Amino acid sequence: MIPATDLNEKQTKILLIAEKLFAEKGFDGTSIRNIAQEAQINIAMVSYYFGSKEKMLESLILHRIEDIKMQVENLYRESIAPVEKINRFIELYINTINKHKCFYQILLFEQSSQKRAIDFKAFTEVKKANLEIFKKIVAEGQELGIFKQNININLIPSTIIGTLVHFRMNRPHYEAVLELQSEEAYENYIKTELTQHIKQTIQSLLKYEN
Amino acid sequence: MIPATDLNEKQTKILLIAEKLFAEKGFDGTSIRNIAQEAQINIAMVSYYFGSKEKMLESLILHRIEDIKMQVENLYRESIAPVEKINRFIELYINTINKHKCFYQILLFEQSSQKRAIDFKAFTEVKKANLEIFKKIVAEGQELGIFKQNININLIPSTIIGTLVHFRMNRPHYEAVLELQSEEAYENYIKTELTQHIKQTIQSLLKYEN
Amino acid sequence: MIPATDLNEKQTKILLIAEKLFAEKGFDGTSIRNIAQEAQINIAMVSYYFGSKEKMLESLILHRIEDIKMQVENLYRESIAPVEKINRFIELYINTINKHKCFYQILLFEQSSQKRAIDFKAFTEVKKANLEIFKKIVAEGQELGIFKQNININLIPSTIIGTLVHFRMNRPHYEAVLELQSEEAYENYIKTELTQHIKQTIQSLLKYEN
Amino acid sequence: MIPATDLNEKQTKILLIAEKLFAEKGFDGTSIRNIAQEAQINIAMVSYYFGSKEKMLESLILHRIEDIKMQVENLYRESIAPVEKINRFIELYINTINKHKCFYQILLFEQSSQKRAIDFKAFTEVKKANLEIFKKIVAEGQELGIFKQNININLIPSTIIGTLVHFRMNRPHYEAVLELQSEEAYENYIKTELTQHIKQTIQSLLKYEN
DNA sequence: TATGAATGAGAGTTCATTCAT
DNA sequence: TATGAATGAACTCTCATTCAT
Repeated sequence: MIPATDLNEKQTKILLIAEKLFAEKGFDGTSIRNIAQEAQINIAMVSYYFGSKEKMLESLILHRIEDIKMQVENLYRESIAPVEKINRFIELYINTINKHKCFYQILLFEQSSQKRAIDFKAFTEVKKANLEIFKKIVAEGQELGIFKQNININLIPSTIIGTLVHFRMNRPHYEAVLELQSEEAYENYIKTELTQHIKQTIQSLLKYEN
Repeated sequence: MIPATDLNEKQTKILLIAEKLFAEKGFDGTSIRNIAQEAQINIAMVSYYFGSKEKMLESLILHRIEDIKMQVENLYRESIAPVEKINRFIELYINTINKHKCFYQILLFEQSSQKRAIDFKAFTEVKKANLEIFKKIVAEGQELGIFKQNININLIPSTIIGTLVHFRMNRPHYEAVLELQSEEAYENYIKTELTQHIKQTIQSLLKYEN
Repeated sequence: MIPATDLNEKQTKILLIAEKLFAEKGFDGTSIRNIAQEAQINIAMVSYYFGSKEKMLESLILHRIEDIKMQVENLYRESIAPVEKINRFIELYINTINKHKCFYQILLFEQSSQKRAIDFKAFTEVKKANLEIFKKIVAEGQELGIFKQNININLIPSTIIGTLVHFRMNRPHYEAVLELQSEEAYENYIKTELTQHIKQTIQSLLKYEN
Repeated sequence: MIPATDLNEKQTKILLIAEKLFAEKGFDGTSIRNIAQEAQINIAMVSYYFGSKEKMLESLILHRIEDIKMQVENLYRESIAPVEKINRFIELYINTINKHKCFYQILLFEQSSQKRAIDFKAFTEVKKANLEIFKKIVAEGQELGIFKQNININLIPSTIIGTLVHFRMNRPHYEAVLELQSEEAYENYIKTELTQHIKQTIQSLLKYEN
């Protein structure tokens, strides 16, 4: 069976469609026939390319993680002030999740599902690495006397991501409350107001007021 | 067909088991056979009692919302300081989600699923009502000059809930990072450290430093 | 799943049809659709009644063995001369195989197939028991000085059964050679000439000539 | 399409592997993929070389019959006593079947299968020819007054082959009963004891006792 | 009121074969 | 001559649901 990291054009197309459908209807709610129809391929292609439906999901996960890891690795190198670095970190999180919102939607469900035994080791490592980088940034700020000491740094990423994800998962609610009448308006709100809110929240938590 | 709001003992038992299984394996990942087996009832009972599998889910949602609404309505009446009220509000959110974690897990998925056309109106109203109450509390604090003005109040609940839910959805990650070796330790961490973190975060955002 | 030994009318009908088709086309060569069509039942019935196609085969084997065991057990009790007993034994073998020729055809293949892991323990025990009975009959004859000593008793059943089975497996050949132009003529030849040949062969091997 | 009788090295290799797998798992139980994998060839090769899976089986049968015919034809020429000739005949049968046990296993099933319309004319002719030769040998012995008259000569080959084949098809049973603990011991038993048993059986049937 | 029997539809997967290269 | 890609058909099995009792 073709390894997930070395995908041809058709395979990538299938994964993209599968990603969308899995995000919309869930893994169990999406049939291979759905995917084949939308991707205009033969039903047998999925098994042919990936071995099985479940292995296709694994391929998708591996495929996406490759992409995501790269982005994360470019993070810590820059030499700017801690306050700004935190903001950059938040932006990176938001941008990455925005870019792969379908994938993160799938992940969200599959991670807590007890149905399939999918290996999330690679993803867990990414999360750990990110947390380490974040901790270093905060520690830097604390040493400079800019950031407070009595804060639970471990939980800050969950506040950043959690806020964004919750906003995304409750789109109809927020569209109504915030009177966002198009997808564009909604996505734009995330990039401006929501991002600003998260930054403000985290900075308030971290910084001494002046 | 028996209406969903008037449930006998057996129906409630079925819903409880279904809730657990749906949370664990998703709606599509759980078969009526699974439920019937675990609940030790006949397979035909689900269709007989609720009409269909999908209607059973709707019954479950209605059933839970009844329960949840009541708790929320008791909130605003108390006459305590805004700062303390915010904390009570956070506690209420966390406790409610903790109490019905399976249900909220289902909701999380079904809300963003485009597979089933389930009516979340009742739930949307609860969310709106909660937001209104929350806004009033903050406004009260702002009038008293305790809370800042330039904050996006609409997004604060998403930070509260998002942080908790994200923590729950990434249990293996946090168990590893925080060295929580039992479910009890994990749940306890939520009730103490995580709650404290959320309170601190929201208070930092709202309050002027003194 | 319903245990194989307690079968209702419909299940028995399905097994009978399956037995015929498996004998004609082999287990792998027969589809559940074939069976369902011929038995005029829904395709899902096989899985519903027996759990799976393979378990249906197991049910069939158990079902038949019950029947066959009973016949064998009635054998040794009679008090007749050894020579006659041997003949009765041969007749019993031939009659049993004739009666269940389809089943023995399936068994023949499945026993030597390395594809499915079917438990033939029950059948192996029947074979062992039969061999023991046969050995006792021959020993009786040897003690009476009627039967020879230098014979390999273990192999005599294989000659009895082997001759019959080989005759059955090469029906077109023997039909041509022996000019048997109907199934009736063929079956009749087995009951007369072939039975006689086997009796004569075994008696020649066992008895001292007088 | 390449005719079956003129096979190149690769084709012969494929047939050999197919023969083994068909014997082990049956024709329908063996997929072209199985064969291709074991023979380390492309899946398309089978169709390319033989036209189809079924035609490959026909090629295999033709291929083997060529080989088997030759051995048989060398039989009758020798000028030895009828008693010895019968023994040589039995040995020839046993050796040929031993040598091509996989093939005979396939034949056994395919001959009585009503699934595929395979032409066994060539094989039927071999069987007829063999029977004729055998009849002549017996007739010779009868003329010399060595062999009995009231015997069904037509059925003797079925006793010879049937005994051997039955012994082979019930290998686990006989391994247990005869305490043969290795394949070598089993094969050796066939060459010595079983061969001796068959010879003794047939000679007892044919010869007047002296 | 409650249930075991039964069913049509659709699930994922594997099949032998074809075809462009 | 040989092959990897691709396909339609068929496979077994499970699904939610219905129905007679």
